[in-house]
Amino acid sequence: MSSLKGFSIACVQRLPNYLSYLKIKRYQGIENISTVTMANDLNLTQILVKKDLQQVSSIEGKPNVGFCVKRLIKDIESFLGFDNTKDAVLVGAGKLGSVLLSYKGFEKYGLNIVAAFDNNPDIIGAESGGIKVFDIAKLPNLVRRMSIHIGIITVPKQSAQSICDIMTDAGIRAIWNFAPIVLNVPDNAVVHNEDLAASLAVLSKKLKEVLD
Amino acid sequence: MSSLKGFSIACVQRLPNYLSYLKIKRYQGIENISTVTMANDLNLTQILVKKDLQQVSSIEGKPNVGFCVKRLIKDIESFLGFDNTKDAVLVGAGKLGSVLLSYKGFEKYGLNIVAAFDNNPDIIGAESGGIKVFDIAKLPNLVRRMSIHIGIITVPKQSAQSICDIMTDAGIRAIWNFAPIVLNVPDNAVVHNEDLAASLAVLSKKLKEVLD
DNA sequence: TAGATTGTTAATCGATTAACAATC
DNA sequence: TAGATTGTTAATCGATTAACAATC
Repeated sequence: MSSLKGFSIACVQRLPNYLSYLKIKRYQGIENISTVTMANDLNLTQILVKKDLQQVSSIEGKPNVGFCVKRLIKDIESFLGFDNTKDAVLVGAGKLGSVLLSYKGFEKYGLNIVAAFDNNPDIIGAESGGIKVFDIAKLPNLVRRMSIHIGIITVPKQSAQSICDIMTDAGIRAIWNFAPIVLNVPDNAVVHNEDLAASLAVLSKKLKEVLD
Repeated sequence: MSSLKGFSIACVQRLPNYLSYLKIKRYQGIENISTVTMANDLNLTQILVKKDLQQVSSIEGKPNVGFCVKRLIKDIESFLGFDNTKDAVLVGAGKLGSVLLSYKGFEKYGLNIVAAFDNNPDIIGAESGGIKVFDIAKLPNLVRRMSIHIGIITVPKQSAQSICDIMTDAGIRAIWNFAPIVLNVPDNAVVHNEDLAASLAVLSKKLKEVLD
């Protein structure tokens, strides 16, 4: 839970919400928007939105007018790095892996999955979501040759750490982990967990609260 | 981001990690465990683990010994409500929905998906992961009859809010939302978002940082 | 007894909220 | 000009870390 060079993780997590909201507004032809309006529509407090936008906006908002929608979109995209495409590989082309492979929305976030890997001979050689599945043994070579920095892990938890090791050895620096296990990586790499169990815990606790 | 009746959300999110870790230890025949060992294995600080366990443990840890593994497991499960099974329905039996329907791990977290719904005639009547898919029109009746409190939304974002309304009208109090949109619910209901875009934003930002 | 590990209280750090002056 | 909305500074709140006495 460390901070991100002066930027709060909480803020970074809200930015994609702002982004998709602002894109709708842009589509509707709205040129300027106030933090008050945004906060109302997104169920957030106005002060929080104001603070967040202040952090990422390259120009100041105008009193009595708000922020320029188009400009905000560009600023958020560049702040998050969504404007420059990053190649990624995925390991584990099973059910969950296939969903991610066929999800076309990642390019919006600058993520481009170039290849998938598996160790199951039945899957190797096939295509999933238009992306070819290779033998896991071929990962290091491809990752090095294309200098890929991002790896997505959708394998069972038993093999997650060994896949993680293969990835970091091959030069991958950021891992998006869907396996329910704590991964150890070298200091020059980062892990981000997609943790359904943690989510369910929060949901379960919230439900308990609201049922009282 | 409000707190959960005195318990921090951050702590609640860590608890499932502790839980799966402790289950492995139990399987290995380990009876007691110290917060120091746990912290090392889980890449957390010892003080944080100590504080977390203090909040949920029904009995005190023993100096020089640590906590009783079996007892901790029970305490965490009951704290999170994982020990009493809760029925749920899922709407949107497409790709992502099917993954969730065939995932057998939810029962560990006390979640039991009893039925799925969709509006696509091609899917209605079929089974996915052993769970039958019904016409969405049948949701209110079934939810009321079985007093189901949890709804999972895996539909495209365009229809997410209307599905959400149908759910809350039928008496659902907690929604696990996989659609990338902010849902509005009545005061007596809660939403928890599974937000891939937010995750990707954090990953992207972390990667930027580590590449510098 | 000595060492490890706990529980408790205080300090720090980060994120959110509040207050208010500045300005279009 | 008056009102809306911004930017800035201070206050609060929550989560994490530090320090230390208690105890098995």
